[in-house]
This record gives sequence, C-alpha cells and structure tokens, in this order.
Amino acid sequence: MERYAHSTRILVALDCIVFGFDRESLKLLLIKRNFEPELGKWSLMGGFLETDEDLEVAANRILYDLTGLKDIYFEEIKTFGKVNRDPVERTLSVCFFALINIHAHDQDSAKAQNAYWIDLKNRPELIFDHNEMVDLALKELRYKAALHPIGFELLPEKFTIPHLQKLYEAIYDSPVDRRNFSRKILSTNLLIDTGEKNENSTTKKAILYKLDQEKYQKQFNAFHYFISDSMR
Amino acid sequence: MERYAHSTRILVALDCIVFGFDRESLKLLLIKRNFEPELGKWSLMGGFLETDEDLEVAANRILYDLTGLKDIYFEEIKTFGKVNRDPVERTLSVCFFALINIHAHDQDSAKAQNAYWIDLKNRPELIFDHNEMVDLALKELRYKAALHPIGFELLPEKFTIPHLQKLYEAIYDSPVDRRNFSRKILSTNLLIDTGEKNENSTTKKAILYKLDQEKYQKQFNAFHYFISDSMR
DNA sequence: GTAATATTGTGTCATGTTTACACAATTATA
DNA sequence: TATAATTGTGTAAACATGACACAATATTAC
Repeated sequence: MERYAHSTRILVALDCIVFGFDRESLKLLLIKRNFEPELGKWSLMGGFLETDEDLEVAANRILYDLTGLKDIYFEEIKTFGKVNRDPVERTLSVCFFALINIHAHDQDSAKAQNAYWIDLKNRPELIFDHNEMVDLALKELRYKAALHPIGFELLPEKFTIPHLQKLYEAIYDSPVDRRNFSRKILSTNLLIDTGEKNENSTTKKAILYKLDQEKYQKQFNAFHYFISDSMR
Repeated sequence: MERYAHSTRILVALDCIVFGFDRESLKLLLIKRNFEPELGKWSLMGGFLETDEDLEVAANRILYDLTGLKDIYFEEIKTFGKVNRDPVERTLSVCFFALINIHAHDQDSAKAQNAYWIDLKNRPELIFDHNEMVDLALKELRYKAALHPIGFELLPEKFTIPHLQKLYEAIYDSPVDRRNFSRKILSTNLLIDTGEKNENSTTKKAILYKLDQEKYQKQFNAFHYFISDSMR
C-alpha cells in the first residue's frame, strides 16, 4: 500500500458520555473499570477505532455494545488531543455525547461492561481527561436543549408535560415556570395528545403526549427558546 | 515505551476552512496544490499532527503557516473518519473553521502555500471530502453567526454598521432590513462609537465603531437573535 | 450655487412574545 | 366530604419584532 512519508501514526479512541433521566435527576452511564489501565477507577465508555471501520460506525458500535440499542441520538463534541492525555501511549479521543431513554436499554449489555447509572450530582472523579469531557458534554447539552427539542430523546415514548419540565429542571439545575413552559412546549406543535393519562399519578393525572416524529425531524434545526439566557 | 496491545494506529491530519470578507462577498482561502497527491487540484489548507504536538497547537501552527497570524478565532467542527476518505492511506481529519480579517494576514505566507482567496459562490471542486467540510463549515458559520456576535472576527478593527450588515447579507445570501438590523446590533451594547467616520464613502459617511472587547468576551455565549429562523 | 442621487441615522406603530401571576379542575387520602 | 397535591388554562403589563416613513449628509451633474 502506498503511504505518506510522514511518520507519526497514532492510536484513535472514541469516548462517549451517555445521559439518562429517571424522572428525578440527570444521570451518566459510567464504567467501573475491571481492566487496565486504571483498573478499579471510573471512566467513560470508550473503545479504539478499528482498521476498517468508519469513525461513525465505531461510535455506533461502542454505543451498541454498552446499551444494546441502535439508532441512538448522539453528537460529536470535540476531539481531545493533548500529547499526554493518556499515560500509556499517545491516543487521540473523538468524544461524543448520547441521549437515551434510561428504561429502554439492555441491562445485560451494561452489566457486561460493568457500567452503572450515576447521578450527575454525585459523579466520581474520572480517569484521564474524562472529567473535562463530561463538563463539555453537559455544556453542549444545555446549549442544545435550550434551542432544539432534544430533550425528548431522554424520555419514554409517551410522557407528560410535567415530566418534560422535570427533565429541563434537571438539565439546568433550576426551577422552570410551569405555565410558561407548558405554553412554550405546546406552541411548537411537536406533541400529539395520545388521549391517555398518566395512571401512576396519585393526584390529577396528566395528559400523555407523544412526539410528532415527522414534524420533529423537519423542524429540528429551527430555533426554539425553551430556556432563557439567564438560566443557562 | 509501554503501549496498548491494540494494533491500529493511523495518520491524523487537520484541515482548516478559512473564511474572509472583502466588503462584497464571503471568501475562502484555498490551496492550489503544487504537491502530491492530487497535484494541481484545489484543497483546504491542512497538515499532519506531529508526534509531540497537542492537537490545538497543531491547528494554530497550520493557521500561522498559512496566514502569519496568531490568536485566530477558530472552532473545531467535526472529525472526518471514513475509511477511504484519503486514497493514499487511511487518514483521520480533524476539521476546523477560522475567521480572519482578510486585509490583515500575511500575503507572503499565503503565497508560499499557494493559497488564494476564492469567492464562496465560485468555489471549485475540492479534493477528497473537502467539499463536504466546506458545506459543514458554512452551515456552522450561519448557525453561530445567527446567535453570537461572531461576525466581528471577519471585519477590521473599525467598521460601520452598514459594513457589518453587508457581511451578514453575504453569510446568509439574503437581504437584511437595514433599520431593524441596526437596532438589533446597537441594542447588544457591544459597539463603541470611535467618533470617526468612514471617509471612503462617496455619500453620507457612516459612523466607525469598534468592538467593546470586554463585553464581547463576557457576553459571547449569550443568545442574540441577529438572524431569524426563516432566513437561515 | 443648486438640484439630483445615494446612503445613513432615527422614529413609529401594529403585532407577537414573554413574564409574572391567578384560578379552577382532578384525584387519592384523611 | 374536606384536604392536599398536582395539572390545565387564562390574563395583563412589559418587551421585542417586522414593516415601513422621513430627515440628514455627502458627492456629482448642471
């Protein structure tokens, strides 16, 4: 095979921040490492790019191995490339964040990877530059969720507006006015009333909505202003 | 040196989309290649990541070699990693876009790289996946410029509001209402009246403003809505 | 010198959006 | 049947936006 004269070829990893929401707080899927290096410590889920694998195929593979899910929503956020970021040898890391419905993924896949859902507020120290990656991912999530209807990716198929509101409050760690939030969400016309109600409630049962998938795809890049500047 | 058992180490390139604005239209700094591969064709400015070089240091180096400028505004947009994106050998490309004042860079540096300013509307076919990179960079520029006061990076230190407006019209390739635009820009309080006027004008001389650097840094991540949804 | 032309700065007004609230309806539990 | 918690909807003032008018400035043509 013909090659460039340039000599420096390096290892390329992918690391993924997986967010979930359990009706109370925002969670991260983290790995308790049972392998070297840094055995016993916490890290993000990652893996190496294979020889004959497109970068985005690799990202899908890593997410599938962790969750058993395909077609997960994910976004590349940055490629981390400090010389000494990995003490074993120089490694580039292409970093993603993913949003999943916390109740829909495969528990066995996660267990096989020694992965646990950790509340974002109790997150442990992570290896290498993974803390920095999580910080950036959270910043990007907050940015994106303020403008685009990305939050639905973290919810089950059917959800109530108060449920969605709790998610936003968890993402921004601040209270949201119930009435104005509801009006804003409904004005997007992205929600379809399923006719059902949340039977779990012990008080007034809220309407269960589902996403209008077609409008969601079409309007995804339109700006909404779900969360005002002052709250981000 | 200790190493991972994993075998696949690959070449990492950086490619940069450099935008400029000449008071009329948006331009790209492109390379007419006088080297292999693809000698004679057009490409983005790029280079390989060196062994002992942080990724962002490499990006700065490549921009400096091309323009003679330091502290250029740039943003990573995506890492391109299709297996066959480079026919010579597998290469990852970390892709950036940069915004510079078209009149302030070093012409000799650009000439040494065989670089030319090309009107975005007349852009030639580029090698590899560079067309896709430019498309993405333009999309990101439009997105970012609609929300954040990023346009100033393309202007000289002192500029008029009509000048800034022409820039926005070039970025979005559509007309902007003069009066509403002016009101919007002034309401950000990011501009300082220099007391000078644009002496080049053949009619009424417009006020020259400069950026309030302190406010610019502080407020950069605040949302503004310079350009409405329907125009993006 | 004056009129014509191009451009810039500022203002207005109707409409739409946001913010900060109030009130009524629903449901399990005491 | 009252109570408490929660949900759905409404309202009014303040603010922002979009579409437009008009006056001021500066060069060029006559």
